[in-house]
Amino acid sequence: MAAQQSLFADDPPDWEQDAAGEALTATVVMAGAGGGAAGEFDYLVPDQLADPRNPETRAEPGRRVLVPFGRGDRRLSAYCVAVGVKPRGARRLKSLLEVLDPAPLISESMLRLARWMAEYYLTPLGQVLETVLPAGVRGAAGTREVTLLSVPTAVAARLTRLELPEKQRRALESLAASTKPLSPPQLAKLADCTTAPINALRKKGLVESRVERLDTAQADELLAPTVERQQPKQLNKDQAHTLATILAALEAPQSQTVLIHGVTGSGKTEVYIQAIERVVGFGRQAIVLVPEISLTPQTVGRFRERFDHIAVLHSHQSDVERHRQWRRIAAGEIQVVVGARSAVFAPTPHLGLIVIDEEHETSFKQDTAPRYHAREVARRRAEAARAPLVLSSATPSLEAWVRADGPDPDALLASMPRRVGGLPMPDVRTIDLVQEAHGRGGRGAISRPLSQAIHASLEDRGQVILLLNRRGFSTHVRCPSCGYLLECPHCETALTFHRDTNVALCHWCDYREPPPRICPDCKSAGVNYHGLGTQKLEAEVRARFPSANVLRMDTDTMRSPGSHERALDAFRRGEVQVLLGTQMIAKGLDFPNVTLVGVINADSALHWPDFRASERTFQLVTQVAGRTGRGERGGRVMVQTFEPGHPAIAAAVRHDYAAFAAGELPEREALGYPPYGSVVRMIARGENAKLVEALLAKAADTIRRHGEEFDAMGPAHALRVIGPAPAPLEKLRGEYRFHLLVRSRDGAALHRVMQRVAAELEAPDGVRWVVDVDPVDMM
DNA sequence: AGCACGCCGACT
DNA sequence: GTCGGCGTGCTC
Repeated sequence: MAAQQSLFADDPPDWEQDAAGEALTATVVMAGAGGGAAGEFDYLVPDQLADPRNPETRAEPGRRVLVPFGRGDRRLSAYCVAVGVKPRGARRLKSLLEVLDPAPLISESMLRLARWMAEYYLTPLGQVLETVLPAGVRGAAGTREVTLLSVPTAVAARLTRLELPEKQRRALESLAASTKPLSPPQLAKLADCTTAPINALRKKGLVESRVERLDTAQADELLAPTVERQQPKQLNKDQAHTLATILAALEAPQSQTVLIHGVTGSGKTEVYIQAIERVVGFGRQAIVLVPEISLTPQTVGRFRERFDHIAVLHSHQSDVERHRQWRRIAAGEIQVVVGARSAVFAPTPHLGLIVIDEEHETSFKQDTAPRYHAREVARRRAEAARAPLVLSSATPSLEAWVRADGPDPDALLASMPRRVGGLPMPDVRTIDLVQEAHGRGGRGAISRPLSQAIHASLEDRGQVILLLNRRGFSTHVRCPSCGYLLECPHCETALTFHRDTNVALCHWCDYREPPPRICPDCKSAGVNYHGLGTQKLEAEVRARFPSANVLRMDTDTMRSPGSHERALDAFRRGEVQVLLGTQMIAKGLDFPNVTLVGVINADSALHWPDFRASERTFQLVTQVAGRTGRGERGGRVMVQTFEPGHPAIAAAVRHDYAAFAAGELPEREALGYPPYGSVVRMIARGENAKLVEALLAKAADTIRRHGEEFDAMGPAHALRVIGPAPAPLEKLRGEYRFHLLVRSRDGAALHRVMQRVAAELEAPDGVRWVVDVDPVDMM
């Protein structure tokens, strides 16, 4: 009663009499970023939204509600995050207007997970919830609101005695005669009239209406392809041991993390599929996270062969499709969810296991707010569900590695150092590009030894994979007389020349212009094309190996849906002899006839301004090397590099992860970088470089000020601010970008400081800033 | 984000 | 004396 009063703002406030009383209160957060209103707000729950007889309109946590907000009482959609009886404070609360969802969309445990994310990633809870809940679910995609009309019994009884205009009478009689409720258009058609007379009837109260949400399609059955069921494979000793480790973790009372470190081709997937079979066997669900790029029909097919009810979630799905999958998962109809990063939020009612395949992949970190890492979110979810988390990689992130193999491990390590079927690891050798340049090696991207190896492989009817991690034809366009470099006007990065479309293209903002015939600066005729991209490599391969079928895979050629599968199918069938491309060919492919892998330039990422540059290089070379030697014909790898002695490259050549880790970890330790410390990055951008830099300078001061108390506690807790400095991508889409890095061995201290700084920092107009907790991208 | 409040200059 | 400029700050 009391609650209803405040629906009408002009009524005399009832709290004066009831000030000491209590009221049913809903705590909400505004949907999305909340337009700056990031905090939690309390509203009274009116009686009609607390009625247990009306479960569809009951306010409860996990449902969205409509609330009046601000001075103008704007109607905003918000997430209810708590309901409870609270003492009336001095402030007079407004009341909820409506409950929008007929049932909670977010469970209590998912809400706790979202709260943790909001806290840890310094993002408003409302924005986190928009990420947890797919857009298709929020908009109830694939369903439609329909108005259903019926005739009240009392009206039907005196139907013949009513005096009505002709059209209205016909419509009313048709509706009364119908066995089921009809929508206005249906009735209009039946009674051969427009909706006007029907509306008149509704107004008079002779026809009653209710609104329902119905599915627009029920195509589930049509979409599930039939596949032949496969039996579990016989495991070898390493695999059996790894499976036993996971099964032991399943029986543990608390969540356990298991790191499967298995070389490429060691049969990791079969192991965790068998673990999932156990989990499914006792009525629980499993979530398998894979990098988006490996969500190919091949990967998905392996799961379809083994499980009856799987759901696949990826970014190319329509809202309707995603919504349908989401509901099937929530209903418990699904055994295994396979998906990219955001599948970590799949609403499985009884989660029994989470697997993260290719755990080291950077795509598990979201690059927009909330900038969460699926590995960390999965860890929290697994802990809450008391379910194991299985991380799988041939090249584990050092973060995961230290947890499993460090001095104080909290994860189990399962090693699979051998390939299945007794296959040997491929022979890897480096080609020193410094020496090649001095010797008589031919010009171009492919050195003489690599060229000979390609010839040999092709002659032997083997297939070849060539990796070059730069798309386009030439990486820069320069005037030979004055040195002028063609740059993007918005990003100040070199434009890449794309020969197939004849444009100079910015890879960061997609700006494009025709390549100049004369130098824009000194007007001399002709410009030179420098640097190597996949298109130029393709041209070179075609020229040197005219008899081979060559296929290029990069984001330019793989744009259309299904092109990825078609390309890989053609390669699998042997129609293509040389597959070349960017890192998308480095990962997960398993083709037994590949007898040679060539890495065109292994050091391309080695000197990036990123403390993980070595790790990235090691991962890329190791992963692409793993694409060969997967059949009985064996395989070899040739790695072109200017730094054959670099520890990351030398370790990759020897397939020696432990050696790489042993070399890299002390450097991280010395500097307090992850996994021995935490890093937070702040990025600011705006059209005015001075203002952008000044904001970060102010941020740096604030960080230092708040950090003093931890600095005083000694080096194990001190904060170190690096920067501000221009970001590696100094100008992007017309905006100047600066960044600063803060690190500390004490992650909690760093987090506390950043929380305060984020709350305090005020940006001038035209400057935007973000905080990236645990960044994986330093550009 | 939006909207009201407030504290200064040009007008009835 | 008041109408309205948009700078500032709050929103349960």
